Amino acid sequence: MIEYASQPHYLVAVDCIVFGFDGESLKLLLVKRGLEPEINKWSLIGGFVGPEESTDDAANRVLKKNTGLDGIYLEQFKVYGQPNRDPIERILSVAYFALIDINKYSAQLNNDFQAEWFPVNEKPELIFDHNTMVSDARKRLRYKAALHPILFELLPKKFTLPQLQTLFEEVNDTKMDTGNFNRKMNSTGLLVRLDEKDKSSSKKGAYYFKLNHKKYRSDFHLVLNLMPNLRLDI
Amino acid sequence: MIEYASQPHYLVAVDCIVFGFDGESLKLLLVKRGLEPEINKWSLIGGFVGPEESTDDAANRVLKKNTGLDGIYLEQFKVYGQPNRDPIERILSVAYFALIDINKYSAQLNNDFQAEWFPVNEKPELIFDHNTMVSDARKRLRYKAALHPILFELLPKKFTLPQLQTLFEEVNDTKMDTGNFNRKMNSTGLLVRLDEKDKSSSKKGAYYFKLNHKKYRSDFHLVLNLMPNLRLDI
DNA sequence: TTATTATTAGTCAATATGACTAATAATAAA
DNA sequence: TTTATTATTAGTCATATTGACTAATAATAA
Repeated sequence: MIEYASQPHYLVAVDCIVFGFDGESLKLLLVKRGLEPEINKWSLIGGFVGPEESTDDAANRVLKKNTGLDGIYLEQFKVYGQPNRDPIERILSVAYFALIDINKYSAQLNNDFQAEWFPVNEKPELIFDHNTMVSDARKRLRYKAALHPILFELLPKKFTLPQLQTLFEEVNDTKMDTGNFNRKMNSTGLLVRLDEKDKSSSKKGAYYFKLNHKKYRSDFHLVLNLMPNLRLDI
Repeated sequence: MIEYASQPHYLVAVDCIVFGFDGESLKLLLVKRGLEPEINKWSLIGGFVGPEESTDDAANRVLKKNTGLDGIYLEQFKVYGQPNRDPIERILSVAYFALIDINKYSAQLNNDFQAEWFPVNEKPELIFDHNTMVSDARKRLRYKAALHPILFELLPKKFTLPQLQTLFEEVNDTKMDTGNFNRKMNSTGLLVRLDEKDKSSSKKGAYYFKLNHKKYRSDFHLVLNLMPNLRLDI
Protein backbone atom coordinates (compact mmCIF):
# COMPACT_ATOMS: atom_id res chain seq x y z
CA MET A 1 0.00 0.00 0.00
CA ILE A 2 1.22 3.42 -0.97
CA GLU A 3 1.26 5.94 1.85
CA TYR A 4 1.97 9.63 1.76
CA ALA A 5 4.71 9.50 4.38
CA SER A 6 7.00 7.28 2.34
CA GLN A 7 6.88 9.52 -0.72
CA PRO A 8 9.56 12.06 -1.60
CA HIS A 9 8.94 15.76 -1.05
CA TYR A 10 10.23 18.57 -3.24
CA LEU A 11 10.77 22.28 -3.27
CA VAL A 12 8.24 24.16 -5.39
CA ALA A 13 8.81 27.59 -6.88
CA VAL A 14 7.06 30.01 -9.19
CA ASP A 15 8.73 31.92 -12.02
CA CYS A 16 7.13 34.83 -13.84
CA ILE A 17 7.79 35.90 -17.40
CA VAL A 18 6.78 39.55 -17.26
CA PHE A 19 5.97 41.17 -20.60
CA GLY A 20 5.76 44.87 -21.26
CA PHE A 21 5.43 47.05 -24.36
CA ASP A 22 6.86 50.53 -24.77
CA GLY A 23 5.36 51.30 -28.18
CA GLU A 24 8.34 49.97 -30.05
CA SER A 25 9.25 46.51 -28.89
CA LEU A 26 8.03 43.74 -26.64
CA LYS A 27 10.01 43.75 -23.40
CA LEU A 28 10.85 41.42 -20.59
CA LEU A 29 11.40 42.29 -16.93
CA LEU A 30 14.41 40.51 -15.46
CA VAL A 31 16.16 40.63 -12.10
CA LYS A 32 19.59 39.89 -10.72
CA ARG A 33 19.26 36.68 -8.73
CA GLY A 34 19.67 37.17 -5.00
CA LEU A 35 20.72 33.74 -3.76
CA GLU A 36 23.20 31.03 -4.48
CA PRO A 37 23.77 29.29 -6.80
CA GLU A 38 24.18 31.63 -9.77
CA ILE A 39 23.81 34.69 -7.52
CA ASN A 40 23.80 38.04 -9.39
CA LYS A 41 23.06 36.46 -12.74
CA TRP A 42 20.00 37.50 -14.73
CA SER A 43 16.91 35.52 -13.93
CA LEU A 44 13.15 35.57 -14.09
CA ILE A 45 11.21 36.97 -11.20
CA GLY A 46 10.44 34.07 -8.92
CA GLY A 47 10.37 32.60 -5.46
CA PHE A 48 9.44 29.61 -3.38
CA VAL A 49 5.84 28.69 -2.73
CA GLY A 50 5.01 29.21 0.94
CA PRO A 51 3.09 26.69 3.02
CA GLU A 52 -0.12 28.71 3.28
CA GLU A 53 -0.38 30.05 -0.25
CA SER A 54 -1.44 28.62 -3.59
CA THR A 55 0.92 28.85 -6.53
CA ASP A 56 -1.25 31.68 -7.88
CA ASP A 57 -0.86 33.48 -4.57
CA ALA A 58 2.87 33.01 -4.69
CA ALA A 59 3.10 34.41 -8.21
CA ASN A 60 1.08 37.47 -7.25
CA ARG A 61 3.14 38.01 -4.12
CA VAL A 62 6.42 37.77 -5.98
CA LEU A 63 5.18 40.14 -8.70
CA LYS A 64 3.94 42.68 -6.19
CA LYS A 65 7.27 42.63 -4.45
CA ASN A 66 9.22 43.20 -7.66
CA THR A 67 6.96 45.61 -9.53
CA GLY A 68 4.85 47.26 -6.87
CA LEU A 69 1.77 46.34 -8.88
CA ASP A 70 -1.45 44.60 -7.88
CA GLY A 71 -4.00 42.99 -10.17
CA ILE A 72 -1.56 42.12 -12.89
CA TYR A 73 -2.78 39.89 -15.72
CA LEU A 74 -1.27 36.56 -14.82
CA GLU A 75 -1.60 33.15 -16.36
CA GLN A 76 -0.05 29.88 -15.34
CA PHE A 77 1.21 28.10 -18.42
CA LYS A 78 3.57 25.26 -17.56
CA VAL A 79 5.34 23.31 -14.86
CA TYR A 80 9.00 22.62 -15.30
CA GLY A 81 9.61 19.33 -13.58
CA GLN A 82 12.91 17.90 -14.79
CA PRO A 83 14.63 16.30 -11.77
CA ASN A 84 17.94 18.05 -12.36
CA ARG A 85 16.87 21.52 -13.50
CA ASP A 86 18.40 23.06 -10.39
CA PRO A 87 21.95 21.93 -9.60
CA ILE A 88 21.58 22.01 -5.82
CA GLU A 89 18.32 20.24 -5.22
CA ARG A 90 15.22 19.25 -7.11
CA ILE A 91 12.83 22.19 -7.55
CA LEU A 92 9.63 22.11 -9.55
CA SER A 93 8.84 25.47 -11.00
CA VAL A 94 5.37 26.65 -11.93
CA ALA A 95 5.76 29.23 -14.70
CA TYR A 96 3.43 32.18 -15.21
CA PHE A 97 3.37 34.83 -17.84
CA ALA A 98 2.34 38.31 -16.83
CA LEU A 99 1.23 41.27 -18.94
CA ILE A 100 1.67 44.75 -17.57
CA ASP A 101 1.23 48.26 -18.78
CA ILE A 102 4.84 49.33 -18.76
CA ASN A 103 3.84 52.90 -17.84
CA LYS A 104 2.36 51.78 -14.56
CA TYR A 105 5.59 50.13 -13.56
CA SER A 106 7.39 52.26 -11.03
CA ALA A 107 11.01 52.58 -11.88
CA GLN A 108 11.93 53.34 -8.27
CA LEU A 109 11.72 49.66 -7.56
CA ASN A 110 14.26 49.17 -10.25
CA ASN A 111 17.10 49.87 -7.87
CA ASP A 112 15.75 47.94 -4.93
CA PHE A 113 15.48 44.73 -6.87
CA GLN A 114 17.88 45.50 -9.68
CA ALA A 115 15.07 44.80 -12.10
CA GLU A 116 15.51 45.83 -15.69
CA TRP A 117 13.51 45.79 -18.92
CA PHE A 118 15.04 44.05 -21.93
CA PRO A 119 13.68 43.83 -25.48
CA VAL A 120 12.74 40.17 -25.80
CA ASN A 121 15.07 39.78 -28.72
CA GLU A 122 18.02 41.21 -26.83
CA LYS A 123 17.71 39.50 -23.48
CA PRO A 124 20.81 38.30 -21.68
CA GLU A 125 21.46 34.65 -20.98
CA LEU A 126 19.38 33.48 -18.05
CA ILE A 127 20.03 30.89 -15.37
CA PHE A 128 18.92 27.26 -15.44
CA ASP A 129 16.04 26.61 -17.83
CA HIS A 130 14.78 30.19 -17.74
CA ASN A 131 15.70 30.72 -21.38
CA THR A 132 13.39 27.88 -22.33
CA MET A 133 10.70 29.33 -20.11
CA VAL A 134 10.87 32.65 -21.94
CA SER A 135 10.71 30.93 -25.29
CA ASP A 136 7.71 28.86 -24.20
CA ALA A 137 6.01 31.90 -22.72
CA ARG A 138 6.35 33.81 -25.98
CA LYS A 139 4.74 30.96 -27.87
CA ARG A 140 1.97 30.79 -25.33
CA LEU A 141 1.35 34.50 -25.49
CA ARG A 142 1.07 34.29 -29.27
CA TYR A 143 -1.27 31.35 -28.94
CA LYS A 144 -3.48 33.02 -26.42
CA ALA A 145 -3.52 36.33 -28.26
CA ALA A 146 -4.70 34.56 -31.40
CA LEU A 147 -7.92 33.67 -29.63
CA HIS A 148 -8.29 36.37 -27.00
CA PRO A 149 -7.76 40.14 -26.98
CA ILE A 150 -5.31 39.99 -24.08
CA LEU A 151 -2.71 42.20 -25.72
CA PHE A 152 -4.66 45.24 -24.54
CA GLU A 153 -3.29 44.42 -21.09
CA LEU A 154 0.07 45.61 -22.38
CA LEU A 155 -1.22 48.98 -23.57
CA PRO A 156 -2.08 52.15 -21.71
CA LYS A 157 -5.73 53.21 -21.44
CA LYS A 158 -5.37 55.39 -24.52
CA PHE A 159 -3.60 53.91 -27.51
CA THR A 160 -3.52 54.39 -31.28
CA LEU A 161 -4.07 51.88 -34.06
CA PRO A 162 -0.46 52.11 -35.23
CA GLN A 163 0.67 51.32 -31.68
CA LEU A 164 -1.68 48.36 -31.55
CA GLN A 165 -0.44 47.11 -34.89
CA THR A 166 3.18 47.39 -33.81
CA LEU A 167 2.36 45.35 -30.72
CA PHE A 168 0.69 42.64 -32.79
CA GLU A 169 3.63 42.58 -35.13
CA GLU A 170 6.08 42.34 -32.25
CA VAL A 171 4.26 39.52 -30.54
CA ASN A 172 3.80 37.57 -33.74
CA ASP A 173 7.12 38.50 -35.24
CA THR A 174 5.59 39.50 -38.54
CA LYS A 175 4.39 42.44 -40.62
CA MET A 176 0.81 43.07 -41.55
CA ASP A 177 -1.04 45.34 -43.97
CA THR A 178 -2.15 48.49 -42.16
CA GLY A 179 -5.44 48.97 -43.97
CA ASN A 180 -6.53 45.39 -43.42
CA PHE A 181 -5.43 45.49 -39.78
CA ASN A 182 -7.43 48.64 -39.11
CA ARG A 183 -10.49 47.28 -40.88
CA LYS A 184 -10.39 44.10 -38.82
CA MET A 185 -9.75 45.81 -35.51
CA ASN A 186 -12.59 48.25 -36.10
CA SER A 187 -14.94 45.42 -37.03
CA THR A 188 -14.46 43.72 -33.66
CA GLY A 189 -16.36 46.46 -31.90
CA LEU A 190 -13.75 46.36 -29.14
CA LEU A 191 -12.43 49.84 -29.81
CA VAL A 192 -13.91 53.24 -29.07
CA ARG A 193 -12.35 56.15 -30.93
CA LEU A 194 -11.64 59.26 -28.91
CA ASP A 195 -11.53 62.80 -30.28
CA GLU A 196 -7.94 63.30 -29.21
CA LYS A 197 -5.01 62.56 -31.46
CA ASP A 198 -1.48 61.46 -30.77
CA LYS A 199 0.82 63.64 -32.85
CA SER A 200 4.10 62.47 -31.43
CA SER A 201 4.94 60.22 -34.32
CA SER A 202 3.36 61.78 -37.36
CA LYS A 203 2.18 65.06 -38.83
CA LYS A 204 -1.37 63.93 -39.37
CA GLY A 205 -1.61 62.37 -35.98
CA ALA A 206 -3.30 59.11 -35.06
CA TYR A 207 -6.59 58.96 -33.21
CA TYR A 208 -6.49 57.61 -29.69
CA PHE A 209 -8.73 54.67 -28.95
CA LYS A 210 -9.84 53.09 -25.72
CA LEU A 211 -11.18 49.64 -25.00
CA ASN A 212 -14.91 49.02 -25.00
CA HIS A 213 -14.77 47.31 -21.63
CA LYS A 214 -18.26 45.90 -21.79
CA LYS A 215 -17.49 44.24 -25.10
CA TYR A 216 -14.06 43.20 -23.87
CA ARG A 217 -15.52 41.29 -20.97
CA SER A 218 -18.49 39.76 -22.76
CA ASP A 219 -16.77 38.85 -26.00
CA PHE A 220 -13.45 37.78 -24.66
CA HIS A 221 -13.24 35.09 -27.32
CA LEU A 222 -14.04 37.14 -30.38
CA VAL A 223 -10.63 37.99 -31.74
CA LEU A 224 -10.15 34.64 -33.36
CA ASN A 225 -8.24 34.73 -36.56
CA LEU A 226 -7.03 38.24 -36.20
CA MET A 227 -3.63 37.16 -37.42
CA PRO A 228 -3.03 36.09 -41.00
CA ASN A 229 -0.98 32.97 -41.55
CA LEU A 230 -1.14 31.97 -37.94
CA ARG A 231 1.72 29.74 -36.84
CA LEU A 232 1.36 28.24 -33.44
CA ASP A 233 3.75 25.73 -31.97
CA ILE A 234 2.00 24.84 -28.77
CA MET B 1 19.48 35.37 2.68
CA ILE B 2 17.08 32.77 1.39
CA GLU B 3 18.48 29.27 1.38
CA TYR B 4 17.00 26.13 -0.02
CA ALA B 5 17.23 24.13 3.19
CA SER B 6 14.91 26.40 5.13
CA GLN B 7 12.11 26.19 2.58
CA PRO B 8 9.12 23.86 2.85
CA HIS B 9 8.95 20.73 0.73
CA TYR B 10 5.78 19.23 -0.73
CA LEU B 11 4.44 16.06 -2.24
CA VAL B 12 3.95 16.29 -6.00
CA ALA B 13 1.59 14.10 -7.99
CA VAL B 14 0.34 13.78 -11.55
CA ASP B 15 -3.27 13.22 -12.53
CA CYS B 16 -4.40 12.21 -16.01
CA ILE B 17 -7.71 12.99 -17.64
CA VAL B 18 -7.94 10.19 -20.19
CA PHE B 19 -10.33 10.80 -23.09
CA GLY B 20 -11.67 8.14 -25.43
CA PHE B 21 -14.31 8.06 -28.17
CA ASP B 22 -16.45 5.05 -29.09
CA GLY B 23 -18.22 6.55 -32.09
CA GLU B 24 -21.10 7.86 -30.03
CA SER B 25 -19.88 9.83 -27.07
CA LEU B 26 -16.75 11.25 -25.55
CA LYS B 27 -15.60 9.07 -22.67
CA LEU B 28 -13.44 9.31 -19.62
CA LEU B 29 -11.31 6.58 -18.06
CA LEU B 30 -11.61 6.49 -14.27
CA VAL B 31 -10.25 4.20 -11.57
CA LYS B 32 -11.16 3.19 -8.06
CA ARG B 33 -8.65 4.89 -5.79
CA GLY B 34 -6.29 2.46 -4.10
CA LEU B 35 -5.12 4.35 -1.05
CA GLU B 36 -6.45 6.30 1.89
CA PRO B 37 -8.06 8.73 2.19
CA GLU B 38 -11.11 8.24 -0.04
CA ILE B 39 -10.06 4.70 -0.88
CA ASN B 40 -12.33 2.92 -3.40
CA LYS B 41 -13.90 6.13 -4.63
CA TRP B 42 -13.75 7.08 -8.31
CA SER B 43 -10.73 9.11 -9.19
CA LEU B 44 -8.52 10.16 -12.07
CA ILE B 45 -5.54 8.02 -12.93
CA GLY B 46 -2.63 9.43 -11.01
CA GLY B 47 0.36 8.88 -8.81
CA PHE B 48 3.25 10.50 -7.04
CA VAL B 49 6.23 11.86 -8.93
CA GLY B 50 9.30 9.77 -8.21
CA PRO B 51 12.71 11.27 -7.39
CA GLU B 52 14.37 10.32 -10.68
CA GLU B 53 11.58 11.12 -13.12
CA SER B 54 10.15 14.27 -14.64
CA THR B 55 6.44 14.97 -14.30
CA ASP B 56 6.04 13.91 -17.94
CA ASP B 57 7.78 10.64 -17.13
CA ALA B 58 5.49 10.12 -14.18
CA ALA B 59 2.38 10.70 -16.27
CA ASN B 60 3.54 8.25 -18.91
CA ARG B 61 4.42 5.65 -16.30
CA VAL B 62 1.07 5.95 -14.57
CA LEU B 63 -0.78 5.72 -17.89
CA LYS B 64 1.18 2.71 -19.02
CA LYS B 65 0.39 0.97 -15.77
CA ASN B 66 -3.33 1.64 -16.03
CA THR B 67 -3.94 1.22 -19.75
CA GLY B 68 -1.10 -0.94 -21.00
CA LEU B 69 -0.42 1.66 -23.68
CA ASP B 70 2.77 3.40 -24.73
CA GLY B 71 3.10 6.54 -26.79
CA ILE B 72 -0.21 8.03 -25.73
CA TYR B 73 -0.94 11.61 -26.73
CA LEU B 74 -0.33 13.49 -23.52
CA GLU B 75 -0.36 17.15 -22.69
CA GLN B 76 0.28 18.90 -19.42
CA PHE B 77 -2.31 21.60 -18.92
CA LYS B 78 -2.39 22.86 -15.35
CA VAL B 79 -1.00 22.62 -11.86
CA TYR B 80 -3.43 22.46 -9.01
CA GLY B 81 -1.68 24.09 -6.11
CA GLN B 82 -4.23 25.02 -3.47
CA PRO B 83 -2.65 24.33 -0.06
CA ASN B 84 -5.60 22.31 1.20
CA ARG B 85 -6.68 20.35 -1.85
CA ASP B 86 -5.76 17.09 -0.15
CA PRO B 87 -7.07 16.66 3.40
CA ILE B 88 -4.07 14.74 4.74
CA GLU B 89 -1.15 16.75 3.49
CA ARG B 90 -0.36 19.34 0.90
CA ILE B 91 0.03 17.80 -2.54
CA LEU B 92 0.57 19.74 -5.73
CA SER B 93 -0.90 17.94 -8.69
CA VAL B 94 0.27 18.37 -12.26
CA ALA B 95 -2.69 17.58 -14.51
CA TYR B 96 -2.40 16.05 -17.98
CA PHE B 97 -5.00 15.26 -20.54
CA ALA B 98 -4.54 12.14 -22.62
CA LEU B 99 -6.17 11.10 -25.89
CA ILE B 100 -6.35 7.44 -26.74
CA ASP B 101 -7.90 5.29 -29.42
CA ILE B 102 -10.41 3.46 -27.29
CA ASN B 103 -10.06 0.34 -29.45
CA LYS B 104 -6.42 -0.03 -28.53
CA TYR B 105 -7.26 -0.05 -24.87
CA SER B 106 -7.06 -3.57 -23.53
CA ALA B 107 -10.04 -4.33 -21.38
CA GLN B 108 -8.13 -7.03 -19.53
CA LEU B 109 -6.49 -4.36 -17.48
CA ASN B 110 -9.95 -3.25 -16.54
CA ASN B 111 -10.13 -5.81 -13.76
CA ASP B 112 -6.62 -5.38 -12.48
CA PHE B 113 -7.05 -1.70 -11.89
CA GLN B 114 -10.82 -1.48 -11.73
CA ALA B 115 -10.68 1.07 -14.52
CA GLU B 116 -13.88 1.96 -16.31
CA TRP B 117 -15.02 4.18 -19.17
CA PHE B 118 -17.72 6.74 -18.48
CA PRO B 119 -19.44 9.09 -20.90
CA VAL B 120 -18.12 12.51 -19.88
CA ASN B 121 -21.62 13.73 -19.24
CA GLU B 122 -22.44 10.80 -16.96
CA LYS B 123 -19.34 10.57 -14.85
CA PRO B 124 -19.60 9.81 -11.15
CA GLU B 125 -18.52 12.26 -8.49
CA LEU B 126 -14.76 12.26 -8.15
CA ILE B 127 -12.51 12.82 -5.17
CA PHE B 128 -10.90 16.10 -4.14
CA ASP B 129 -10.70 18.63 -6.97
CA HIS B 130 -10.79 16.00 -9.72
CA ASN B 131 -14.20 17.21 -10.91
CA THR B 132 -12.71 20.61 -11.57
CA MET B 133 -9.78 19.00 -13.33
CA VAL B 134 -12.12 17.17 -15.70
CA SER B 135 -14.03 20.34 -16.41
CA ASP B 136 -10.81 22.24 -17.07
CA ALA B 137 -9.48 19.43 -19.25
CA ARG B 138 -12.59 19.48 -21.41
CA LYS B 139 -12.20 23.20 -21.97
CA ARG B 140 -8.58 22.77 -22.81
CA LEU B 141 -9.30 19.96 -25.23
CA ARG B 142 -11.83 22.15 -27.02
CA TYR B 143 -9.35 24.99 -27.08
CA LYS B 144 -6.54 22.90 -28.45
CA ALA B 145 -8.77 21.15 -30.98
CA ALA B 146 -9.86 24.52 -32.34
CA LEU B 147 -6.31 25.17 -33.47
CA HIS B 148 -4.88 21.71 -33.97
CA PRO B 149 -6.15 18.48 -35.50
CA ILE B 150 -5.54 16.48 -32.33
CA LEU B 151 -8.95 14.84 -32.28
CA PHE B 152 -7.67 12.24 -34.73
CA GLU B 153 -5.77 10.78 -31.78
CA LEU B 154 -9.13 9.62 -30.48
CA LEU B 155 -10.10 7.80 -33.67
CA PRO B 156 -9.01 4.46 -35.11
CA LYS B 157 -6.80 4.40 -38.22
CA LYS B 158 -9.87 4.11 -40.45
CA PHE B 159 -12.79 6.39 -39.72
CA THR B 160 -15.72 7.93 -41.55
CA LEU B 161 -16.75 11.55 -41.94
CA PRO B 162 -19.95 11.04 -39.91
CA GLN B 163 -17.84 9.56 -37.09
CA LEU B 164 -15.49 12.52 -37.26
CA GLN B 165 -18.40 14.93 -37.19
CA THR B 166 -19.95 13.22 -34.20
CA LEU B 167 -16.62 13.51 -32.38
CA PHE B 168 -16.38 17.23 -33.15
CA GLU B 169 -19.92 17.72 -32.00
CA GLU B 170 -19.29 15.81 -28.78
CA VAL B 171 -16.15 17.69 -27.91
CA ASN B 172 -17.68 21.05 -28.67
CA ASP B 173 -21.11 20.22 -27.38
CA THR B 174 -22.83 21.49 -30.49
CA LYS B 175 -24.37 20.45 -33.79
CA MET B 176 -22.98 21.36 -37.17
CA ASP B 177 -24.18 21.21 -40.77
CA THR B 178 -22.98 17.99 -42.40
CA GLY B 179 -22.36 19.37 -45.85
CA ASN B 180 -20.34 22.28 -44.59
CA PHE B 181 -18.41 20.07 -42.20
CA ASN B 182 -17.48 17.67 -44.99
CA ARG B 183 -16.47 20.46 -47.30
CA LYS B 184 -14.23 21.99 -44.69
CA MET B 185 -12.65 18.72 -43.63
CA ASN B 186 -11.93 17.76 -47.23
CA SER B 187 -10.41 21.15 -47.92
CA THR B 188 -7.79 20.69 -45.20
CA GLY B 189 -6.00 18.05 -47.21
CA LEU B 190 -5.61 16.04 -44.01
CA LEU B 191 -7.84 13.19 -45.14
CA VAL B 192 -7.26 10.41 -47.62
CA ARG B 193 -10.36 8.58 -48.81
CA LEU B 194 -10.15 4.81 -48.97
CA ASP B 195 -12.17 2.59 -51.34
CA GLU B 196 -13.76 0.73 -48.49
CA LYS B 197 -17.06 1.74 -46.94
CA ASP B 198 -18.51 1.36 -43.49
CA LYS B 199 -22.07 0.08 -43.85
CA SER B 200 -22.77 -0.55 -40.20
CA SER B 201 -24.80 2.56 -39.72
CA SER B 202 -26.45 3.26 -43.05
CA LYS B 203 -27.65 1.62 -46.27
CA LYS B 204 -25.52 3.74 -48.52
CA GLY B 205 -22.45 3.34 -46.36
CA ALA B 206 -19.86 5.97 -45.51
CA TYR B 207 -16.40 5.99 -47.01
CA TYR B 208 -13.54 5.26 -44.69
CA PHE B 209 -10.80 7.84 -44.50
CA LYS B 210 -7.33 7.77 -43.07
CA LEU B 211 -5.05 10.56 -41.97
CA ASN B 212 -2.55 12.02 -44.38
CA HIS B 213 0.28 11.66 -41.90
CA LYS B 214 2.75 13.79 -43.80
CA LYS B 215 0.26 16.64 -43.90
CA TYR B 216 -0.72 15.98 -40.29
CA ARG B 217 2.83 16.45 -39.10
CA SER B 218 3.79 19.36 -41.32
CA ASP B 219 0.55 21.32 -41.04
CA PHE B 220 -0.26 20.66 -37.43
CA HIS B 221 -1.55 24.19 -37.11
CA LEU B 222 -3.85 24.36 -40.08
CA VAL B 223 -7.22 23.44 -38.64
CA LEU B 224 -7.85 26.88 -37.26
CA ASN B 225 -11.43 27.97 -37.31
CA LEU B 226 -12.86 24.57 -38.04
CA MET B 227 -15.57 25.18 -35.50
CA PRO B 228 -18.34 27.67 -36.08
CA ASN B 229 -19.18 30.02 -33.23
CA LEU B 230 -16.15 29.05 -31.25
CA ARG B 231 -16.57 29.57 -27.52
CA LEU B 232 -13.43 29.19 -25.48
CA ASP B 233 -13.14 29.90 -21.83
CA ILE B 234 -9.49 29.34 -21.23
C1' DT C 1 -39.97 -2.05 -58.58
C1' DT C 2 -40.42 1.37 -55.32
C1' DA C 3 -39.78 3.65 -50.98
C1' DT C 4 -36.48 4.84 -47.68
C1' DT C 5 -32.48 7.17 -45.69
C1' DA C 6 -27.78 8.20 -44.43
C1' DT C 7 -24.34 10.03 -47.11
C1' DT C 8 -22.34 12.98 -50.53
C1' DA C 9 -22.30 16.72 -53.70
C1' DG C 10 -23.82 21.07 -55.39
C1' DT C 11 -26.05 25.92 -55.29
C1' DC C 12 -26.07 30.67 -53.99
C1' DA C 13 -26.29 34.96 -51.62
C1' DA C 14 -23.69 37.19 -48.16
C1' DT C 15 -19.51 38.10 -46.03
C1' DA C 16 -14.44 38.12 -45.33
C1' DT C 17 -9.94 38.35 -47.18
C1' DG C 18 -5.50 40.07 -49.21
C1' DA C 19 -3.41 43.19 -52.17
C1' DC C 20 -3.72 47.42 -53.69
C1' DT C 21 -4.72 52.56 -54.53
C1' DA C 22 -6.56 57.06 -53.15
C1' DA C 23 -7.73 60.63 -49.93
C1' DT C 24 -6.70 63.10 -45.68
C1' DA C 25 -4.48 66.14 -42.26
C1' DA C 26 -1.04 68.40 -40.48
C1' DT C 27 3.72 69.77 -40.68
C1' DA C 28 7.96 71.38 -42.92
C1' DA C 29 10.22 73.26 -46.80
C1' DA C 30 10.37 76.46 -50.66
C1' DT D 1 1.53 81.46 -49.29
C1' DT D 2 2.22 77.58 -51.76
C1' DT D 3 4.05 73.15 -52.26
C1' DA D 4 6.11 68.88 -50.86
C1' DT D 5 6.05 65.34 -47.50
C1' DT D 6 4.32 61.43 -44.88
C1' DA D 7 1.95 58.72 -41.47
C1' DT D 8 -2.68 57.78 -41.10
C1' DT D 9 -7.21 56.59 -42.74
C1' DA D 10 -10.51 55.18 -46.08
C1' DG D 11 -11.89 52.92 -50.22
C1' DT D 12 -11.63 49.44 -54.29
C1' DC D 13 -11.89 44.92 -56.20
C1' DA D 14 -11.16 40.27 -57.50
C1' DT D 15 -11.10 36.07 -55.01
C1' DA D 16 -12.13 32.88 -51.31
C1' DT D 17 -14.94 31.40 -47.49
C1' DT D 18 -19.11 30.90 -45.07
C1' DG D 19 -23.82 29.33 -43.64
C1' DA D 20 -28.12 27.79 -45.11
C1' DC D 21 -30.13 25.23 -48.22
C1' DT D 22 -31.45 21.73 -52.00
C1' DA D 23 -30.44 17.81 -55.00
C1' DA D 24 -28.25 13.57 -56.27
C1' DT D 25 -26.44 9.10 -54.86
C1' DA D 26 -26.13 4.24 -53.29
C1' DA D 27 -27.59 0.55 -51.14
C1' DT D 28 -31.10 -1.72 -48.46
C1' DA D 29 -35.86 -3.05 -47.23
C1' DA D 30 -40.63 -3.19 -48.35
